[in-house]
Amino acid sequence: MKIGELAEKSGLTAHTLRYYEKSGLLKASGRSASNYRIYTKGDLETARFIKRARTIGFSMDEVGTFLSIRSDLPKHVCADAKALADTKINEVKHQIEELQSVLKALHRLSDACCGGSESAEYCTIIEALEHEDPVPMHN
Amino acid sequence: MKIGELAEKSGLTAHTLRYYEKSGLLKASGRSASNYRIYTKGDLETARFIKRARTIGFSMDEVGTFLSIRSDLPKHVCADAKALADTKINEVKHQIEELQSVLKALHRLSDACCGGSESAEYCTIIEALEHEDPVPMHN
DNA sequence: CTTGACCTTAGACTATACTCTAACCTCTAA
DNA sequence: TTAGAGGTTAGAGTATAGTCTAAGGTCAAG
Repeated sequence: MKIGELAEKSGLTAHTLRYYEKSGLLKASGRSASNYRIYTKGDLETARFIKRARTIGFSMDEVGTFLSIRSDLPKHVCADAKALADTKINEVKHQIEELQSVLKALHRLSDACCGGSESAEYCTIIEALEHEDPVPMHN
Repeated sequence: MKIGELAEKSGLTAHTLRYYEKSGLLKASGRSASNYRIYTKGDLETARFIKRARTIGFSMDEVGTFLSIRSDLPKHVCADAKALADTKINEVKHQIEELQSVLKALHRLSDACCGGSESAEYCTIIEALEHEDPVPMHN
């Protein structure tokens, strides 16, 4: 099939598929006489694999690692794949914690403010940003 | 004071301060005869204000809005500031929810995998990415 | 034979927030 | 006077993941 069909069947765009090729994630199995990319059913499965992994939150780099495991399963062990997932789990947990501390700081900001149509001259939000030490984001 | 001193006192770098000037967040109050940026105590307070707001999670754009409220408080009302905070709260809540759904998907992936030194030929993680529909991210 | 859909490439653009470089100027202390 | 610290600018680079454009080639149908 050509790129348009693969795009439709995978839910990616032709642009993105070309971009993935340039990035080394998914190369077309061949080229037609007129230099069109030709994809196989296996390529479609790979495209869907990539899409699922991206949707779950893996970066393109991480997807690349999955693909290299997938391309030669006997050479790899379960621990290889699980390590990727677990590393990601810790990253995501950390991100959630950061956002929760941001949320707490925002709530402290917002809850103290009347939010009314009073002049902002004594607005507690501005005041807080002026003087308070915010909860750090642990970057 | 010159940019180096402001950098030290605000915790931002001189690079960042120049970048903020270019972005319209914080302009030096004046220039010396030799064209050095000269900052006042008020500028230092503004720099700290910006840093606090950034740390809490506001984008540079949002910080800009806070600064414009701050620069003429009598013209604004508390609702203006609170709206910014509350919009941000909703955004952050949404991001947290997305990450939690990502985390769930990752856990489903990881928990099913033995993680051992068995060949990855029947690895459930690869299997899942091959066939399972992941939890969507609601982008 | 032409129209329109689809394909090709290299390369620019988007967004966010810096971060750094090159080449040059200024100020202070020994 | 000269070294070194610190200042100036425009502009490029970093990271992520696309997204789009221009200018052109290919193919099937009418």
